[in-house]
Amino acid sequence: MTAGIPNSSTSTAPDDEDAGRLPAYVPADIEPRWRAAWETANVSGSELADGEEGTYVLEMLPYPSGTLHMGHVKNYTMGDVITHFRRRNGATVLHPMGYDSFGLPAENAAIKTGGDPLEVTEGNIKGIEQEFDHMGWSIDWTRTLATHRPDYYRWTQWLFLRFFEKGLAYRKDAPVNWCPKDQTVLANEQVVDGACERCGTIVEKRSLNQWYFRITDYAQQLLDDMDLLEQWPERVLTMQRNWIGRSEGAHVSFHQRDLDQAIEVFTTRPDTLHGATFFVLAPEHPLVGALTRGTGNEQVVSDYVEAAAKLSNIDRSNAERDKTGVDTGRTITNPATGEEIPVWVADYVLPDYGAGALMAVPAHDERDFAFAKTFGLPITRVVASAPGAEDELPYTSKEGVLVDSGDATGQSTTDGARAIVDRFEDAEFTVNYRLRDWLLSRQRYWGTPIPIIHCDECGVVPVPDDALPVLLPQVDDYQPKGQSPLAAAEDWVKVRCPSCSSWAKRETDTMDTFVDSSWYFLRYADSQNGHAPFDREVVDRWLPVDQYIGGVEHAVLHLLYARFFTKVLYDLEMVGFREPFASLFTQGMIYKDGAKMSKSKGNVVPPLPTVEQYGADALRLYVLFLGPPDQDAEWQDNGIGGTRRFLDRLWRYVHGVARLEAAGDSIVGSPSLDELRADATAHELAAAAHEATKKVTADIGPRMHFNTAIAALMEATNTGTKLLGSRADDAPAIVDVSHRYLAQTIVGLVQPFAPHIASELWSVLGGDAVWAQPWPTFHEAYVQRATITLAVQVNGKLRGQVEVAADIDEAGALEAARANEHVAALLEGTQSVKDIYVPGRLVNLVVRPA
RNA sequence: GCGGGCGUGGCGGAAUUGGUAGACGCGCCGGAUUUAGGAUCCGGUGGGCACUGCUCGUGGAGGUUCAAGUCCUCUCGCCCGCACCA
Repeated sequence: MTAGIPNSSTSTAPDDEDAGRLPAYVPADIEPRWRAAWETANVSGSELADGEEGTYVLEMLPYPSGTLHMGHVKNYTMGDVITHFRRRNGATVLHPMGYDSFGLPAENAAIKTGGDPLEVTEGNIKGIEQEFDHMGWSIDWTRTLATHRPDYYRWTQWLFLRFFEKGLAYRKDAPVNWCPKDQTVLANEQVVDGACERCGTIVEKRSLNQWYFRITDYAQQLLDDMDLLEQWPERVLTMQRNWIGRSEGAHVSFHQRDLDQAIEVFTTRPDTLHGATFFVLAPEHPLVGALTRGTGNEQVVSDYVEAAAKLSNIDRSNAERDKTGVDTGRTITNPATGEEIPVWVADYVLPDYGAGALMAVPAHDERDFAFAKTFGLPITRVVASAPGAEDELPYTSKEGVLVDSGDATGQSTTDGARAIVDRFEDAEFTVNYRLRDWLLSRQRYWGTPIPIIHCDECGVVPVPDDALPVLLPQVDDYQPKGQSPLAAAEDWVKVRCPSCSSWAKRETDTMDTFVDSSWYFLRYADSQNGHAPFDREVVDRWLPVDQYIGGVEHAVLHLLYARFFTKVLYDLEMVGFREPFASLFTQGMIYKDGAKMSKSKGNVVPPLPTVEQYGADALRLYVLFLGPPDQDAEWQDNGIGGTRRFLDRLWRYVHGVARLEAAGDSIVGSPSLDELRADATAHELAAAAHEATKKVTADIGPRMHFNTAIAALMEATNTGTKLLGSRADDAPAIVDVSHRYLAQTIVGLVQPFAPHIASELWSVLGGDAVWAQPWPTFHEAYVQRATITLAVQVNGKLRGQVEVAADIDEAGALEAARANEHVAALLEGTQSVKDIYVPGRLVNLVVRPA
């Protein structure tokens, strides 16, 4: 025995020691013992040899609110299986874990209990560490991080300053999403169905001066580099593509006489310019006031603008709603026709898409059509499916020819668009994106302080690198009140300007927590670095992440932000790769009683009590056995009993095998094929071992179908148990050797899923350190039997089975099939049409009545 | 409306390439053990029937093929994402 590996006999209760009785499987006895052994053996260490490229397996880090739930258990167990599997196939694997520990839940919990967010967070982390400990996941804890600790957020601030220097972090006045409950602004990505992603409150619009990341600069790269993401689920790529919302079209400037000013619109249909019969501004458009002045419509328009501002996002974006709007009393010149067309203000025009204004072509756009009908505005057809066709309006198809469109008349819509854009100086083709810049500032306490100083003389001044971290100050009141609680820390706010040394004020907003989690995967690779967030050389050896696993709910949040950060860091030459996650797996959720597990529904199954009752190994197996890992699954209380019974059966089988004297008392090599061919039972056992190896290897590796891998292990255990039960007292030695071989193969294969029991049973079989054993290899020769069973079909229907020699030829197989009594009877009085022979599988005799 | 995905026993799900549909587990039924219950172990378990066998059967309707859960056409239902995006 090597140091640190406990003796398995300690699990044997005294009254089990008499001969003939097996020690009982008591997970609580063996599991802590083996976890201690792994720690001593440094199983989870991840040190690279000189010149070695590492393998990086990563799961999305938890938010430390309360305890872990079954979704985490599934997520981290999947990552753990892959970690062990790759490790045993020779890779050095980085498998780290940390805490995404800034954010609203801890802060709100602290406000509720009158506590301190820091204490609440650190307390939660302590509790979760307990849970991590009990699950036996192989995690390199020497690399752990928590985003709320200064040794981490110092570098979040440092990275912010690099973005600031590049003009990628900036401040602007803009309409923003405001959550009235959490009293803070939100990013577009954090508004779901018009409501705050965190608390579900309907968000309001406010015009505020806020900090943004210029993610829109990277819109096209974020789309283009999806080519590198072959190992990502199509669903996630589609969601990101929709979110970025690229559309090709043209900018066209319309001239307004009274203001003598051009107003720009974006259109995807420049070919329909001649059909623009009116013009619409968003209520928030900056020219609304100036344009209306002196028309007599001032009051009506300003009332409308005010009403629009009060509408919730949900009401505003409801397409079913009747169109509303008001006439400004002004006109604008259609550059194609030279006609003066009326300018309206309407809330179906969104302020933050395109130019916040549009040319309305009611004949060929449903929304413009509805608006024209409501307000009696003219409708002019400029596209027809064929020359002269009187299509029903609105005719919105892009297929067709232009009519009544000046020189472009008769051209296809595509050619016409080009001709029209070419003709007018004030029109040019352009690409527009739906993606907006990422609003990163928050008016809340529990977040990374933005390292900026506001000076009356110098303006916005970055905190110098050597003054980082800007520590989060202590405050007495965390209550959100529309401005950051940090503003109350007057001593902290008041600071000398780094540039001119006069008194200045610190920025009091904090960063969105998604900033923290946009680079954590880089820090793990170089977590102890004290002079930089990470070293490029080190990071390039581990990243991109080989396998990332997490929930699909982050498709347009974390996963988009992390891609953006990586691209910026690539451009800053801080990393040598453009995509952070080479392969992404999105796991399904675990439901119970048809609903998501939640405290309010009372259907939560907490991990720790389940471990106490069934053992960590049974729970690990069960969450993966539930179904394909990318699908949602229903937790069934009885189900985990099934995986526990499997472990009990495996335990009995391995202990039974360990007592077979003829099998020896240590790990054996593969029995020779010659020996196996002499004994059918021995051959069955060795074949079962190899079949399981083939299935489990393929299921963990390329397919990630852990449920069927576990099923294969159950099957192999059932085969072994059955053959051990029917073993004759005078069985030849090769049978016992084969039992030992099957037992050690199953234990070796089950190790990534159930590492505790595997460690124990491996030592019962006389081996050391199952976690360090090479992964079993599959050999086809072992599963090939002397005889095989062929299915016999007559006219495609199964009519019998025949046992034939494995190396039989087609003629022999057909003969054997016809010789089958039942088949022969069916063939009587028929004439052969065709014989089909699929080697190793079946014979199909196609006949017709004679 | 646009995009992505899914429909197989009482339930969760299997079936890498078209080749014996229902692996594995839950549940259920029977047996052993037990004073009993529970637990455990062993066996059975898609439906129907004139039950050594036949027949129906992968949401539905067609088609291709010797052979279809798998390929093609149409269709029904469910889930998820985006959506007044010009």
